[in-house]
Amino acid sequence: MTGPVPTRVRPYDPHEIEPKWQEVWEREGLFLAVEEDDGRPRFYCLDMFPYPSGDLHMGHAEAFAIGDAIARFRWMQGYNVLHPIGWDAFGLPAENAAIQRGVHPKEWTYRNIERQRQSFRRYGVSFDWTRQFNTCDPEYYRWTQWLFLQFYKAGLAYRKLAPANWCPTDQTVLANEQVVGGACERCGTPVVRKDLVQWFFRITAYADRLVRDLDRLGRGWERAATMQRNWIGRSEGAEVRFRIEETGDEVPVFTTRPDTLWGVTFFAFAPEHPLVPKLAEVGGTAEPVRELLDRVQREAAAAREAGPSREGVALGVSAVNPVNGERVPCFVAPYVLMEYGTGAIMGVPAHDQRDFEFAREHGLEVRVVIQPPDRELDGASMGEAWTGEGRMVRSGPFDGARSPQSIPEVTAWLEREGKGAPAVSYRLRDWLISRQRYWGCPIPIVHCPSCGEVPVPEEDLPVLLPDDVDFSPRGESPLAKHEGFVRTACPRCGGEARRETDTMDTFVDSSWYFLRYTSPRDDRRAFDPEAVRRWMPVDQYTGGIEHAILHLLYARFFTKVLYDLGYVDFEEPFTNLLNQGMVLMGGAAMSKSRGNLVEFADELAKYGADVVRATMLFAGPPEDDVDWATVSPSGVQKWLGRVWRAVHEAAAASAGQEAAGPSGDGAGEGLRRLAHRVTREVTDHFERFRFNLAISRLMVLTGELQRAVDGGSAPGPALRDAAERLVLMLWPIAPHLSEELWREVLGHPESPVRTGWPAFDPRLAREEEVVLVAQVDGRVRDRIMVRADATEEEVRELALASPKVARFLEGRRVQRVVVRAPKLVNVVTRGS
RNA sequence: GCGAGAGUGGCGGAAGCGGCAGACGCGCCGGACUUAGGAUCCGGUGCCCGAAAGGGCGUGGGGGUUCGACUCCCCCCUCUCGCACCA
Repeated sequence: MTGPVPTRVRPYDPHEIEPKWQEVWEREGLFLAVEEDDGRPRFYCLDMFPYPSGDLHMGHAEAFAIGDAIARFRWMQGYNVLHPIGWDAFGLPAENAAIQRGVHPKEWTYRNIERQRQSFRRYGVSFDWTRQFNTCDPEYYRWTQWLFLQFYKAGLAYRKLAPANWCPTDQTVLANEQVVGGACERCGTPVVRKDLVQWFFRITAYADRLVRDLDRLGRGWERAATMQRNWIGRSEGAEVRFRIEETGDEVPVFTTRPDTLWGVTFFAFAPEHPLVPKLAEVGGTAEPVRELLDRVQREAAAAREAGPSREGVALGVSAVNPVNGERVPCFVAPYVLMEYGTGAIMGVPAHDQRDFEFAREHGLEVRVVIQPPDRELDGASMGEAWTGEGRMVRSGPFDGARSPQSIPEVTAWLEREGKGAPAVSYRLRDWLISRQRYWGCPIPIVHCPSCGEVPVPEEDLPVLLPDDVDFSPRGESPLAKHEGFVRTACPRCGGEARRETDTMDTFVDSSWYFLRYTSPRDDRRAFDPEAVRRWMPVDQYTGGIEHAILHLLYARFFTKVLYDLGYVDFEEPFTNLLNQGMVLMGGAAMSKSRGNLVEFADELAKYGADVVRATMLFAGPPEDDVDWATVSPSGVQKWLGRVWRAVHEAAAASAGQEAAGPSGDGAGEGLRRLAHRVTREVTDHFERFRFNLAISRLMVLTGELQRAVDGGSAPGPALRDAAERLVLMLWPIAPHLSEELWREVLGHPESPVRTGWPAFDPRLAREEEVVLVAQVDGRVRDRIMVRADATEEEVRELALASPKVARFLEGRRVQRVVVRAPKLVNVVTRGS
């Protein structure tokens, strides 16, 4: 082809152009969301706000490349976009880092925020900086406290003594959601159980709605919705009351299989069940039961994680089965969990594997009451429990009924007979929000010796977090030792009282921040209902899947509570969700200890913002993980360099001409058609977040533009049209380069966003010619160019006329010809 | 164990619908230009047979539906993620 082109064009240097445009954007106020209705539709584009634990890392580089591409695309499409940023700034890591370095958590946090802020600017993200806030600012957490009080008033915040997950390293309790595989989510230390008085949010009251409304969510929620559904763990069944023969106590159990009630041969309590001490006393088994309890308490979490244990101690009392009056022995068994159901179970060895194992261990009867369709089971010889379907036997009025289809009838019967009732059980526990740590939002409650628990009056908020606190962890809140903080007057009686010293889980802070962005400077309320109505719900939420059952569940819960309290008029905060994958290095998550850490700042210094962004977007679908070791930015870097040259040369070759002018035919017409087709494709890829495909099409357009310039065969208008489209569509991907080429090279005075996303002419975008594939018996034998509007008959004739096809038809009889005009003809010779 | 998702060249990944498998890029091979190239440009690149023309095979494995299967159905294997004694 052509030889080397003398490089008249100055080289592409991101470091020269990027800071320039960042300043221009700021000066022009290009990314400010407009409050007034200016006729444009609104679009709330939200990225999960960062935690300031250092500088931004490669994970942020990916997440915000995606979020910014979406925001900029919507902007160009003419939306009034709200794209805010802030910091999730309270939390344990700040405190731990501060302890290690001897810096105050506040100082450490604000320093990191400033660093991240600078990095975001250097990355050129299109944030509306005027809306920034940090959750550790008193102007923010004042309203977190206010929300707590609303929850409190509504009976949704309460304090109780409960066994809690305690992390011995971090010296604080954790929510269930923060315990991963029995260990602290943050530091990996196995948690232990500790009975403590703690603050909870009554999320279980919303369990049903939180499950139900998962079906109403928009795009991208599928994975997170499934995880939430599992986490909430809704099971339908029945509650059945057993009576303790010796004491007359009524003990309810929850079961999903009331149809197996006739197969009950024992009864078991969780070790922590409140009735256990009394029953052991009555049964004369106090000693062995206490021994078991002590051991369970000691071994706690570790033993439970060790695997299924079928140990247990007989209580020496009997429970009466309400369906048949039979008396069965009672046990205390650690495999029965206090935190699920009622803390007591009916034991049906024949039809529950755990009960089966327990019965074997303790020599209890295995009584079959559901017979499988194909054989006859005998309890004495079974190897495992039968949990499949079958026919009910030895089941009184239900003999012969089909199980599990009979469950609704059995439940109805139980209710009629007054022996039980339909019931729903959830795996979800109430959200434990107390933390015995310093760097968090103080809980606005005062404990008064005479009035008890008293909420701080709203006008006294915020309860300020004092700076001069010894925050080394000692197992109780550091605030407890700050007398100036603790001692206060009771808001009700004025007497001497003490402040609550626990702080709130940071997930409380992040459960409403998206509302605050709509009116971040409002100092009279948490958020302006008008502004919320204008912007909410969030149209597009981007963030990591690791928050599927933490932040995303809590934020949904908060929104529903605020809906019930009349503060918002929608029940779901985030319409569409995009969970981007992780950034790996050599197949593993980056970490300093693993020695595979790639610093964002280094990559930025090496390649510039546009190359890093485009590399992230080109690596694959946003949901997939990106392995930085395998996605070398060099390909993208070369491409942007080619864009630079091609646009420069196209601009020079079309100087003074309009894109709309005549394209001529031949190369000019072909280029113009390609430009329109690529516009159509890229638009579609953007709508579906397929940035990798969008970029691949833009690469093709770049190549063809350069070829047309080199060939000198396309007239100026066609060159200009292709160059302008390319540069406009580049804006969400490599915004700095796009600005430079648009304004400085193509000579437009204003940013590409003012021109907007390019439209395409469907007539030009349509393919004129397509490849007709001619098959014989499903195998490709020839490819023929045909007009895109060729008829079935024409296509058929063309295919049959092909010598290559004819060769394979020799000696065979054509049975049928399948025609899918204009792309495919399949000549079938085999019998069908 | 339960739930969800995924297996395509040496690598990242394409192929809404059943219709040209491997777009685009990396890497690699060859060439051009060069004092030089880890810059740039051009060409090639799934595997096998063949000098070529051409042919055969190919989307984790096995079956099936269909004129036609990466795509739909059944069974199996592997991997990733979430939950994990949930009654």
